[in-house]
Amino acid sequence: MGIHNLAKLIADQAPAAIKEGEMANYFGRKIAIDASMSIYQFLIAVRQNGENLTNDSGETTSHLMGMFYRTIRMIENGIKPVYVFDGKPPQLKSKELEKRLERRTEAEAEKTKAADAGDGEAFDKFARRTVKVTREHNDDCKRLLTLMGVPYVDAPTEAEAQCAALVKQGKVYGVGTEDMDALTFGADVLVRHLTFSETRKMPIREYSLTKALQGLGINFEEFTDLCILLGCDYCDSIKGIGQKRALDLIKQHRNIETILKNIDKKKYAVPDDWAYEQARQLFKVPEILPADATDLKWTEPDEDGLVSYMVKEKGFS
DNA sequence: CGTGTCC
DNA sequence: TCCTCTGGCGCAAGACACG
DNA sequence: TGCGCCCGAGGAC
Repeated sequence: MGIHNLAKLIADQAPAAIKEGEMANYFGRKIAIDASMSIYQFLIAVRQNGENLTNDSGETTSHLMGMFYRTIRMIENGIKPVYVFDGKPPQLKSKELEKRLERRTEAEAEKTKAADAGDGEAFDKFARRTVKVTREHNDDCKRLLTLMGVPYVDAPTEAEAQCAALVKQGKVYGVGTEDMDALTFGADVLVRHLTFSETRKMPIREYSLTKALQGLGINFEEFTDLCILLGCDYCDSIKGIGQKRALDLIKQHRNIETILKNIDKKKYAVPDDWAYEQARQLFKVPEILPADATDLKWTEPDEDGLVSYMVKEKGFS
């Protein structure tokens, strides 16, 4: 996920792009959030004895618990969240997704083994690795959000791309995410640690794309190529080229084509059939909804409906 | 601040 | 020698209330 | 799984 070491590179090379603050600074602000990513985190973190929380019927409730409290906290602080759900992943990501499926299958086997051996600790560890966000999880959360009066958007493909689009379209102030590729998709404002600032001792960090570009001394096209060199989900990167060399090369040659013409390919092996051009296209013109296709409205919660859903259906108290 | 509980 | 990347390891990934 | 941290192996200078 994300762009390898991009946060570190910005912190080192363009520190002025990062602003630290607290939740109160976001009062009245609209923030786009990757719903599927949040749900994934909740499913991994909200556990008891190695298993997700469930209601009496055995349905998982960890994701509802997490999303409910987190959303309430944001609203209490005057933040207007809009959740963005993942659509179909782009073709270019299929290799990465295959890898993830393989790892899950492997973890599934290890989990069974640990259960048979009565090793609770190992069971817990591998159970977390088998987590997959399902259609049902998403639908549950959409229902919850509707009842809470919080809008959501179904992205055509990548949620982060759609979040960035909402920023570019002026519909929200920024993207609330840990995933730095929101910047690569062109979101001017990215907010990290938005929700866990008060519980943990981690300040909210706001990244400005404009200031990052200024600090790094490159333009947005060059930034896209830089991100590909650093390592993204869509293609391999060149072994031996990390944050420093990547930035130096971009500053010197301005794009990947020129870099390829100038580097010693014996020292830096370029991946076979390197799909950097397609990756670049995905970042540059991702599939997103046009501005008039999303209507973001925050309304009063349906309290009776919430009680009925959460308490009666899902077993909350 | 660590620990247990939520479902 | 210095710099930079790599690869190893350990850890925690939510939110809250309570003592 | 990803991240921060530390260390060693190379090239870079």
